[in-house]
Amino acid sequence: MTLQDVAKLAGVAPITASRAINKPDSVSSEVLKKVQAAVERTGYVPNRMAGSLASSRSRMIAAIVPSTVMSVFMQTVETLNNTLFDAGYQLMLGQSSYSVEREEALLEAVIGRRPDGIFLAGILQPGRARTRLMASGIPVVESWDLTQTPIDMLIGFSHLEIGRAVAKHLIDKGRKHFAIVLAGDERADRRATAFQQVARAQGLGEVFTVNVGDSRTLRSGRDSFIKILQGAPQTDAIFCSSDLLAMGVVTEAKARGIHVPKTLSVMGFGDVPFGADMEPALSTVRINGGDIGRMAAERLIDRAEGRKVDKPIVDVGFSIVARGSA
Amino acid sequence: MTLQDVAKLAGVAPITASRAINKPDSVSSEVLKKVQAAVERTGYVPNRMAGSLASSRSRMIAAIVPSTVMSVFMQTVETLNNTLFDAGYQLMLGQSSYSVEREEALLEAVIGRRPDGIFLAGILQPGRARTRLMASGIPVVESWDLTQTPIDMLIGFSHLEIGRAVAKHLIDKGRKHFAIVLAGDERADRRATAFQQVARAQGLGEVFTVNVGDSRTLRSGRDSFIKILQGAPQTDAIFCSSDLLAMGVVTEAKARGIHVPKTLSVMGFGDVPFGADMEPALSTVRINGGDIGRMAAERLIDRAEGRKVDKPIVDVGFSIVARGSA
DNA sequence: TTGAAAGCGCTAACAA
DNA sequence: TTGTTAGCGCTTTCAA
Repeated sequence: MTLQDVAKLAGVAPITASRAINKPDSVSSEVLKKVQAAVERTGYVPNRMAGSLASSRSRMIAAIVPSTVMSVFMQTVETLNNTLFDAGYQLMLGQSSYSVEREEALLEAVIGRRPDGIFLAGILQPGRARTRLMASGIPVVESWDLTQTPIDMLIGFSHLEIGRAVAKHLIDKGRKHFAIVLAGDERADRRATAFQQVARAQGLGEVFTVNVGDSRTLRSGRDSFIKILQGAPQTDAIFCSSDLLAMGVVTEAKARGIHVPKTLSVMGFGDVPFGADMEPALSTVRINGGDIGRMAAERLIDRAEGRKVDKPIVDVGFSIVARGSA
Repeated sequence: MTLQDVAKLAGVAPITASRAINKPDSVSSEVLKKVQAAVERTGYVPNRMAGSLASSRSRMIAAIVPSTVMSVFMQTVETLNNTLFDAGYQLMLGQSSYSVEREEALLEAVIGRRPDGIFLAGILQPGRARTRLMASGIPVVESWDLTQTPIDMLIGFSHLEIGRAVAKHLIDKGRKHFAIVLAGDERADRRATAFQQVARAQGLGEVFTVNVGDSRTLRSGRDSFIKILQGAPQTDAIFCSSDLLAMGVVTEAKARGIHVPKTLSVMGFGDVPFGADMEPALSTVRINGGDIGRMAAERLIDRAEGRKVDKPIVDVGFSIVARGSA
């Protein structure tokens, strides 16, 4: 079933059938009716690949994220996807598994598909993929971070400021002995460093740090707390690089009869949907992932449709969510 | 930059350049070298859309899931995506938000893209979309359920048997007064019904049921437990339609000083990655989502490449994971 | 408002 | 092993 068949059946030229389907306003109501009838009768589904090739607009947007399971980025991806779909776009999803090589391979494959836009969870470091991407001319949104040198558009926030804000929050609560639990992730490192600087500036001791590497699990959170107990038993506040790690710390503390937050404050990052209803409720840093997804989609669509984007760079900020655990 | 340009630069015909790029073995090493040099020099990235149109193979697979945030299906999607990528395929992801209309719209849009295969989280009910999909001839994998009338291929398991197995497990533990907490989902209903039948067959009383509708949150689990306390205070075992709801029940029980599992057994469904490390560890029904994703990818690829699929229908089963909470 | 002609960039089918 | 020709199914451009 092709447009040809439908056109023949409706007794019009293919291009007229195309117009009836895509821009119904540009066609007489008589023709419109005939074409619609023909479409109905044949069960015709337009071949978007052919359309894309002819118009060089694919109506596809690609998104690349490190992980899709229990990942802080999924709220962003979901909102991105929904906003795109409502505007007639489809989402291609790739996952880099926190690997630079895989990200480059993914990007190479994605560029070949000629998407109308690319969403990146994070910022792309200089390298072959970045060069290629810039050369491709495809609109890009980088996200979840800030940089002076974005490829194109950027919807993010400052990890540095988060580190500072969390440190201040804990100091305000009267805490003095800090520890950090983080996964292998450059952004988490920056939050941790900013946190340490504030602590140091306040004349507090060194921050005891546990790095769990790629093991971003609740179990790692529990194990990390045991290490903290051994290496820095006086610790009274812990900043974790994810809510899951924070849940692990809280779980282990409770299992050992250490009261959260009386004896120990715990802060996470990301605000998982159920953090508010845990016992104790999880204090954390909230990022509005949905906002990021929606703003990215809007900008990518605007670009795809030839419109100028007013605010290509946005700092969406964050909020410290003070709940039971800190 | 098109294949033409590369071919001209290498001093060969376009089709020869195409072969050098796609089937390097079918070309002399001399030509191969020249073409590779030209590709390198121009930074040429093949236009897969044009290739797809010409070959009627898109090397795209579409997946449709109800939700992508905190969803039990994401392990399947992640494995599906990785397996596909390693074979040179890309994933298009659509989310139906548990809405039949949206699912139909999604499917219509997806068919227009001419993917080489479609993965469905669940089974597609009869209707326009199902008819269209069958008419399209696109290979389909339905999943996470069993049916006598699959559209095409099927990788699933029996919700009925799960309901029975959970009931037996709780009865074996000496429990007598059951309640169920479920979200609005036809599959959860079937598990619940099977559960009730076993309870009834054992001469136990009616199963007190709380339906949380679309509110699949930890909070709903907590609230549901309060309702159970009011409506059926003698309850000593609760089967929840998701781990998140089960976590809510456990949280509320603990907050009220009710001991899990001594006084109350709680079972979830799905086996979230951190269930094993919670306190108490969550008893649940484990589905190997990764297996489903991998098997689906393999079958879809086989079909796309014209190979016959040996086992188009697979029951991957499930396991009862007896941990601390039951 | 409608249509004719051309072509998007690639690959299938055939021929040399 | 390499090349010629034709065409995938649609939309752009221009003309009527």
